[in-house]
Amino acid sequence: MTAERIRDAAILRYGRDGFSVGLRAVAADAGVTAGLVVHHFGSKDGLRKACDAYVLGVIRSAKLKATRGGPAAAIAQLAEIEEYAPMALYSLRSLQAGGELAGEFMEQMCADALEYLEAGVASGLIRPSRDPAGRARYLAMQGMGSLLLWISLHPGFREVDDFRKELRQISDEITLPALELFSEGLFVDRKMLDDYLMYVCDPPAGDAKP
Amino acid sequence: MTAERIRDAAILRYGRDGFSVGLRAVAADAGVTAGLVVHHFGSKDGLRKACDAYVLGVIRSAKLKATRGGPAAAIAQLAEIEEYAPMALYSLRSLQAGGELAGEFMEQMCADALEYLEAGVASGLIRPSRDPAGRARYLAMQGMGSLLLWISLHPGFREVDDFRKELRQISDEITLPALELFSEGLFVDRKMLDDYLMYVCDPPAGDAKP
DNA sequence: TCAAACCTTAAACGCGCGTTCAATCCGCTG
DNA sequence: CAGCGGATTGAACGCGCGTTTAAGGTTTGA
Repeated sequence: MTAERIRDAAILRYGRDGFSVGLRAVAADAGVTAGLVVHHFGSKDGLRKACDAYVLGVIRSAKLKATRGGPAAAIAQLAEIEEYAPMALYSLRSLQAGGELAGEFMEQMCADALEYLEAGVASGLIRPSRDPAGRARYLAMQGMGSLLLWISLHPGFREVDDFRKELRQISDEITLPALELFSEGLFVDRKMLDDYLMYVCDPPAGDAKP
Repeated sequence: MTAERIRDAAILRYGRDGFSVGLRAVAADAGVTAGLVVHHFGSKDGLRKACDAYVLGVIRSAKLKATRGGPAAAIAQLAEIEEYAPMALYSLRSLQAGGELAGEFMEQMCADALEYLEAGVASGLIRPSRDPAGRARYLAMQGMGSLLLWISLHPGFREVDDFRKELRQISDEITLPALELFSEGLFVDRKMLDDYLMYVCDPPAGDAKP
């Protein structure tokens, strides 16, 4: 009961201010003292791990689907749901700081992206790739990365509502360039791609396998 | 003389360990005491600002060109030069932490990307965009963002050499997906783009300008 | 009813941080 | 040589951190 209140307060506060906030601030948000937090979670790191585990579980069970617009849209979608918004923010902070959750979270993102892309390929909407997993990973990393960079450059939101506003602004700004790139590509011809494919099949020197 | 040695040591250490390292660690790297650092730079924040200004100046004068592969390649290119590698790392840490340099750095990146893209358009290699600045910004944010995310997920490099290895690995992994996307796009048809263009020209409700 | 098991608090501890300060060293100039 | 000013040191200060500890409440079950 109280432990869950502390955990929720920690998720909210860590999401807003990052993991460098003190235990006492989290404790005050939950209406308790710092000692009690340690009593329930062992240490600050224990609290962090508990938050990680809880958020990961919720996100896993929420089965966030990567819709069109890339993986960034998945976070946006999650943030639209009032209840989940703090966890979306927390996840971003977690990616920013690295650590246990970050890796699993990105793995999940890549897997979801792959799944969605393959569904698109199967239905004839999306072009097949020579390296589907690599492409999914590439798109997931780029999408989440740009989101991460954005919140680094705009650290000014103090409420979860501001976070939603930021996400909508991002969406507005990137939709046209993304649709252009996804629909028409960037290069006029295929020369660079063909040159590269030729290169990797028949490298000019060295380690060709027998 | 000594001040420059402190500044260089700070750039190196901040780049490796992030901005949370103590003044005493930086001072020890430079072979001086913490008091002297404050004497020369006023405060820890003064040291940070001095590093920011110096790195920004160097990067500005180095006129890093965004070659094919996107803005991430610019960092990689910078890191290949032994002398500049610590500053490339420092810039990434700066983006991670936000702040003064981060904003100007990304502005520079976007401007360079725009310049390079327009040159490509002029020479007939790159497709024109309906929103050239938006596209440049989009590509710069995605490229730098994914780099940022990568170093968050792989915080294990302790030497500048490791950083170069990481960059080469990134390059190897993303080259094929990036070339595919840039050459062939992602969608099979243009329906989504056309729908969106139709939508923004003739929105179904509300704020149409006279 | 009594005591064991808990939840919870307030105070204290030790540590490392950024910063301050007096003292010392060193090189220059008159 | 005397003296001055910047460079440099080492010790100290105050602060906030995570953590520990002893004590006080509150529930609970035999």
